[in-house]
Amino acid sequence: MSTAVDDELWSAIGDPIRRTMIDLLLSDGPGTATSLSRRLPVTRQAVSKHLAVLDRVGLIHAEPAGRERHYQVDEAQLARAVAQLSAVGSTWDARLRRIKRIAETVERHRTDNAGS
Amino acid sequence: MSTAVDDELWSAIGDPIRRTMIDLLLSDGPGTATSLSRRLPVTRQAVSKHLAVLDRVGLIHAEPAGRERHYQVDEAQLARAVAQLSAVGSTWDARLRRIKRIAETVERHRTDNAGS
DNA sequence: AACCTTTCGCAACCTTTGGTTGCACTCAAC
DNA sequence: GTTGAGTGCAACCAAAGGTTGCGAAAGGTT
Repeated sequence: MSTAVDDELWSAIGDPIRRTMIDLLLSDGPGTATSLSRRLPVTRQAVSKHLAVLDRVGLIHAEPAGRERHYQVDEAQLARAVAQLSAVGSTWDARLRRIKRIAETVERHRTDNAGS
Repeated sequence: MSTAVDDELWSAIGDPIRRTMIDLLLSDGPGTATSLSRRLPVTRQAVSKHLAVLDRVGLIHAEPAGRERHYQVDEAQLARAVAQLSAVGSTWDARLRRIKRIAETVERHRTDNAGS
C-alpha cells in the first residue's frame, strides 16, 4: 500500500508552510531562505528547516551562488508527488462511489418491499 | 489561497496512520478504536487520538452503540477533501507544464541561434 | 585594506503533536 | 454479582515546528 518514501512525501507536502513554499518557488522561480521568509509568516530559520525537509525528500534542490543558496523545485519529483495525490484521491473516490452505489441498491430494495 | 479549514484538512490526511484509518473505514465499513487498533501498528489510545482529530475536522463521525463507539466516514466531507487534493495537484501540474513549455521555447531559441 | 551589510548555519530553548503506559469507569453477558 | 471487553482520562516521552541569539563567510563601499 503505502511505502515509507510515500509517507515522507505526504508529510512533506502536508505542512501548509511547505505547500506555500512550493507554490512560491513554482510561481516566482528559484529563491533563497531569506527571500521566501519575506513572503511567509515565519522566520528565516523556520523556512530554512522546511527547505531542508523538502530537500531531503527530493522535492527541491539547492544551487550555491556566492553567499546565497538558490532553491528550486525538482520537476520530476513534484510530478511524482502529484501522481501520489491523485492516486490516493481516486482510490477514495472509487470507494465512495461503490458505497454510494450499494446504498442506492439497498434503498431500492427497501422501497420495493415497502408496498407489501 | 489556502484557508485555515483547508490546512486542518490537509494535516488530517497528511498523517499516514490517519490515511490508513480512512482506508480501513472505507473498505471494511464502520469500526471502533479497538477494532482499528488491531489492524494498525499503534495502540488503541493513539488510534483514539487520531479518531478525535478526524472527527474534529468532520471527516468521520461517531455513533454510540452500547458500550462501543462506531466511527464511520462522512462521505460528503471526504469528497470535499478529495476535491482539495485534486485542486492542489492540478495547480502544480499546470505550473509544471507552463515551466516546461517555457523551457522548451528557450531551448528552441538557443538552438536556432547556435548556427550563427 | 578596512568596514559594513547581507546571507547563512548552528545552538539553545519552548510548544505542539504523536505515542506510550497505567488506571478508573461503563456496559453487556454469564 | 462478577467478569470481560471497550472506553476515557492523566502522566509522561520523543520528535517536529517555531523562536531568539550569535558567529562566520561573501559581496559591496569607501
